[in-house]
Amino acid sequence: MAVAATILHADLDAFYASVEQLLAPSLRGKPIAVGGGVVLAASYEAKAFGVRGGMSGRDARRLCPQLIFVGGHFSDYKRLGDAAIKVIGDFTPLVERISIDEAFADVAGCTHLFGTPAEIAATIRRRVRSELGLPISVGVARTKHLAKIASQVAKPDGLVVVDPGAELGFLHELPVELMWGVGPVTRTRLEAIGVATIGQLARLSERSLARLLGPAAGEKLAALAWNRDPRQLKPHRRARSAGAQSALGRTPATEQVIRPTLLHLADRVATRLRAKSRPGRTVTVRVRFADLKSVTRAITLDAPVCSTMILARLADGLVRAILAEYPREKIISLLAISVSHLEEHWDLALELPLGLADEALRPGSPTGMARFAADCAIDRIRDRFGWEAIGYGSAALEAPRSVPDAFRELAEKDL
DNA sequence: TCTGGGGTCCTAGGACCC
DNA sequence: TCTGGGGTCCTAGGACCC
Repeated sequence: MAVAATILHADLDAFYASVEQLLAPSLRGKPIAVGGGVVLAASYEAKAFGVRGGMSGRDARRLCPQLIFVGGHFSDYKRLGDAAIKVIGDFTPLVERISIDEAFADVAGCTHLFGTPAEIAATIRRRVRSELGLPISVGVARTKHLAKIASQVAKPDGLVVVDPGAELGFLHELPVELMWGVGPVTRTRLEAIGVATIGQLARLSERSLARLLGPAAGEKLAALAWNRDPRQLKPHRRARSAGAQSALGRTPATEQVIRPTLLHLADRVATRLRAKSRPGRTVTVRVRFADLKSVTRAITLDAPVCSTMILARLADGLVRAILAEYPREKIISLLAISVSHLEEHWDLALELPLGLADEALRPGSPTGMARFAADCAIDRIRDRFGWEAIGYGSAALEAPRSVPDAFRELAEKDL
């Protein structure tokens, strides 16, 4: 018996830009970009000129002189994104949210209540449009991969259902870059051997695919090209890491730059870890030099950390090691901290041997207990009075960030 | 052509243990 | 002592996704 197509992939169209056009009707039908120095999102009218998310504001304006830049109503993005996902949740609890504006759902268990998957998808689109005022595209298929591709094909503001009997016919006509896992590098490699469509990729032998892309990637793409997608829908997946980074333009690799930046990054990361009681054992830093080449260093500890000061100091040590290895690099363009190997749930108040690792780092420093108390006090003050109410010394003096913190938060995964 | 930030997964090599 | 195999963990880098 053929399995029915019950996987939905729903994706809000040009999300941030659509919200801006919703909030300000005068912007509707016009090319707009959210952001300033960097384009965070572009409306479809702007995309028609070649404007893309991530582009510099200057490049975007060159492509589209009449482009309108808008500030960004970040709390509205959050509110409306949550509301759209909630509409999907009205049909099934089996929802896997991928980002602020995108989710998978499996409606196999609720068709007797709400109709066929195609009808459910149409209802979701109608409700998001009427209740929230936003366009959303939906793909329906038997697998996540195909549902995702279907929603991309459906854009803007459309619905595409792929019936089980029509899968390969649909899939094989499409360009390879629509496949999950085919980015610029893989696309270029495939292009070099004359492969442009998923059908052409499917007809390659596994051997030549493996030679081209490596055994694992080759096997994976071959499976997807024949619509064998092993990925299950996972409603509640927990984050595996948490991090923060800061682009610095071109800046000298000096103490005065590095210390406050790392402290700020450690503060952001550690605060999130503490809020969810998920300290982590592995600390990774990344330094990007002026030529955009980047280097990472990691250390895995016996005990997990989530203290701001401990994290900052560990990161500082790793960054120093990198700079010592590359003495000729005087200019850096980015610093990043990430913590992984996160604990599932850690009783911070009970597990204070965290302080032992601390002592080992710098004998004579305040104890882990004192650190813990200080972090908790700061967390509580911020809960009441806001993030800016208090901070760690020079971190507050850091140069203005290129991207607002509110925007960063939208990209954070729930820990 | 080189823009920013938060993530996931994979790979290869080495250390270490049995 | 040498050789081999299997497994786990860690590090560094890379591709990719939103």
